[in-house]
Amino acid sequence: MTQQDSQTFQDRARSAIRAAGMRWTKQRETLLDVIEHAREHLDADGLYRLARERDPRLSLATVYRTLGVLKRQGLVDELHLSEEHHHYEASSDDQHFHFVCTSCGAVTEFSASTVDRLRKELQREHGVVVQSVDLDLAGLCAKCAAA
Amino acid sequence: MTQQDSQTFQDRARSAIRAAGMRWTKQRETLLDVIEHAREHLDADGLYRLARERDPRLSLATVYRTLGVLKRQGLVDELHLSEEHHHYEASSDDQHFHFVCTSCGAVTEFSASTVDRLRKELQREHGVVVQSVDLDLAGLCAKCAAA
DNA sequence: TCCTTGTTGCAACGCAATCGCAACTTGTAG
DNA sequence: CTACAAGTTGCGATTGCGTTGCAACAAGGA
Repeated sequence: MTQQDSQTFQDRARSAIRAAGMRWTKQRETLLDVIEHAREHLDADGLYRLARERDPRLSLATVYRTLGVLKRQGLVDELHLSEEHHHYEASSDDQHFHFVCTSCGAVTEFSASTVDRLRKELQREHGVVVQSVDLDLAGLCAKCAAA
Repeated sequence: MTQQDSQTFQDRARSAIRAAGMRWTKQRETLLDVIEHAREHLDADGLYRLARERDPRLSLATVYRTLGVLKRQGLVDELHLSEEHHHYEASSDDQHFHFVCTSCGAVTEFSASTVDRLRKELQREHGVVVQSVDLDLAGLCAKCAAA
């Protein structure tokens, strides 16, 4: 399952990158793999450190440049979980948004039917064309709220 | 009307600041006034430049320090209209969110009944306590979409 | 294998925001 | 009205995320 998704994600990325006349490099492969298998939403530095475990010469500049490419290709989404810096995740088909617990820091994902409703509402009632929605929540997660 | 609101806003700010054991200074008064009467959402530098027209010695550090205080007191809201830096507005009672046109840069405000619904939904169905909602939209405004 | 051209690593840089500290104000107590 | 303790300011230096110029390098088509 993971193996299968992995194949698919790497393929998707490779195709998109090659289709844009860019090259499929060792570094990009490494970074893609780290992003995909990360079990939390990494920031650039976390990604950098994990990638360096496999390729110690890989530079932080390359991390940022690669993230830029992947963002533009729609392969990763940039999250605003903290004020200080960005986090990233492999983009998926189902829209969702993030909830950060102010007490324990846990990140919960919620599906975004509400956001879709909002988008259509604005489009219909105000004539605007919504291109991107950025919804970030913070508060107490269920566990911390109960304690 | 503007005069009356002005009085109220300044009063509110002064009280809040004094209540926290802080001092009501010339600089804070200037900045509050600029924020209140700004007709667009200023960034720190814009605020700095406008404030300097009245008090040329006022420093950028003071702008940031004051914004920090006002944020903590809930007197101004920090907006994420651009990736590069923050914008600020005097906080108001009615919740609303911002829509930035990617073509002309115009900022439109929409009221946020949807957001309130979402908040309650999450609270009820997932047991989380929502403390802050940050909803930012981008796309084509009605004018640009029609063109 | 060669060659063109995109990519990388490195170090320097850009820029929003923050901080340390001495000089200065505020506001209250006397 | 005055003195004084404590909060605030301006300034310059600094932090930290992210970007960029450039020479060396590597991908991949011919």
